[in-house]
Amino acid sequence: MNDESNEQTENRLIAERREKLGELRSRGNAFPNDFRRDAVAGELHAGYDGHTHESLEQERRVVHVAGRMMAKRVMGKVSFAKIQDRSGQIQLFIERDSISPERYQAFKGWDLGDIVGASGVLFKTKTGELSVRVEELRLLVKSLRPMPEKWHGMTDHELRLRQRYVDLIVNEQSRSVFALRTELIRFLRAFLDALDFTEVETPMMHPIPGGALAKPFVTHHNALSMDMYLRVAPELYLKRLLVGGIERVYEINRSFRNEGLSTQHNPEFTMLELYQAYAGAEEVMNLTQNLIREAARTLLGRDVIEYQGTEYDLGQPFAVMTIERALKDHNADLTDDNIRDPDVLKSLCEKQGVEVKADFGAGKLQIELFEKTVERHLEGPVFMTQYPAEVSPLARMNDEDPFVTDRFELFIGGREIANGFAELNDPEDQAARFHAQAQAKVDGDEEAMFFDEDYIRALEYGMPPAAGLGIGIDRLAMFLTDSPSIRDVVLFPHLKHEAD
RNA sequence: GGGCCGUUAGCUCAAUUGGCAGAGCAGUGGACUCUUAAUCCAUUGGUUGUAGGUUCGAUUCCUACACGGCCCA
Repeated sequence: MNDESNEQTENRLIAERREKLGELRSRGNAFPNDFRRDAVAGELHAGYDGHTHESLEQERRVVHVAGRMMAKRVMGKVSFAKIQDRSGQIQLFIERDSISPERYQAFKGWDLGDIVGASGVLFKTKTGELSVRVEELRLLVKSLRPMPEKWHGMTDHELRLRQRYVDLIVNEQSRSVFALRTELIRFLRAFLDALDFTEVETPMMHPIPGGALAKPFVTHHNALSMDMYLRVAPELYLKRLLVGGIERVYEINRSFRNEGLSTQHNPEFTMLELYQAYAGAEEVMNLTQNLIREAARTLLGRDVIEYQGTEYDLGQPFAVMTIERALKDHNADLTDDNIRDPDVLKSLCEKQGVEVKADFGAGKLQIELFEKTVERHLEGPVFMTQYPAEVSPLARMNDEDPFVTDRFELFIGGREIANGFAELNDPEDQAARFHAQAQAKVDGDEEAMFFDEDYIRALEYGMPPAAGLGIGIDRLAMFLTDSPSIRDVVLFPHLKHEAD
């Protein structure tokens, strides 16, 4: 939108504020950056809320505070205002005759949302609220746009996502969700660093996408004259690092999948992936359980988490169940004798309305049926184990039963939170699996993997036996903040274009 | 992809059977020296998501589209 049309469509509230800004400009720099504060609201409350009126009068603590004006109550010759900074809010007490009638008159014209700086002595009002008795008061930034309604705030979900900056100004709940998300990531680092894991960064632009069954975004590198793919997972690079001798490695990674949006899916999402040499699926399941339990204890201080009205006890050992056991529990027609029979599985899938392709084997059919009939019932926390090799092209086959791999997924509240497995480190087996994937891609499966020759070469040097894990950080953050949608835990989620 | 619901002032929401589009907050002007959603008086503010249709008349009924939400696939 250009300036002209902006002016024409601008509503009167903005026009009035713009006029005030014009006046400020005419009297000097309207956007000063020479005010320095020496305290924030939270510190002051923590340090002085317990003090008496008398002890504060004695101490005469002078503070410089700054923030956005969120409340303004003007009386004849005295006013109250509340300013909000990163740590909370503090009240300003403004007497006309303490700051001069001219300043006071100017202050009366300031608006909610303006950013102000103030200095003065800390004291307590008659009602006992810690406040700053203002001696110096400055307007630091004129806000041109009106704040949302002061009591209801901004509740429109779409507006909150599109204008996250306003959501964060007015919704404490929203600020606390993102604060917890940040703490979660800090926790993950501390947890893994303490176990001697090494954090790394691997490419986000891949010449060959790999590491997950997912459709990638494509981009183009001009100088190299080649297409590149935004990573769908960092797995194959992290496992190259196992080959390189980084025996415990992790990456907190943004990955990208060119698929639909939902309450569980954002096209870009954040994941923790880790790999541990000389460990199997059992060890990594234990690590997963400890990590999630400790995350809840550290961030929320409890084992029992309520998510969307249901309680989940993370303090108990997580349940473990095989895919086939769950399939039999939820599909009366399935028995030990027919659970790997493609024809039986196919007819059950079709009965459930699942689209089945001719090249689907028993393993793929099992997983389709699992997603359709079992997944949403998995309240959990529960580890589902023994995923079919057919749908796990990077996982090690089970020693007793090569139909399945030593793979697990963790479900809580019907949602997949984590996925891990003993890693396939046999280069010839891996090459064969890549061939099968490449064939599936030729046959039209857009999510199938490419054949990655360099990865095979790396395996040929010898990758230590290992197990790995991926945890969806967005989904874990949803769970820990009781948020129903991934969009609630992503600062700027992707949305369709705003309607004109 | 299918079904249902929603979109009205900057924000939060009303509007009876199709009959003058309203309130609170915010804003503007005024009063007020301890407020807490301050209070009191006065007052401005609308392309009812977009484009069509039906009608003397549409926020209201119909169609399409856009965006969002929920459910199903």
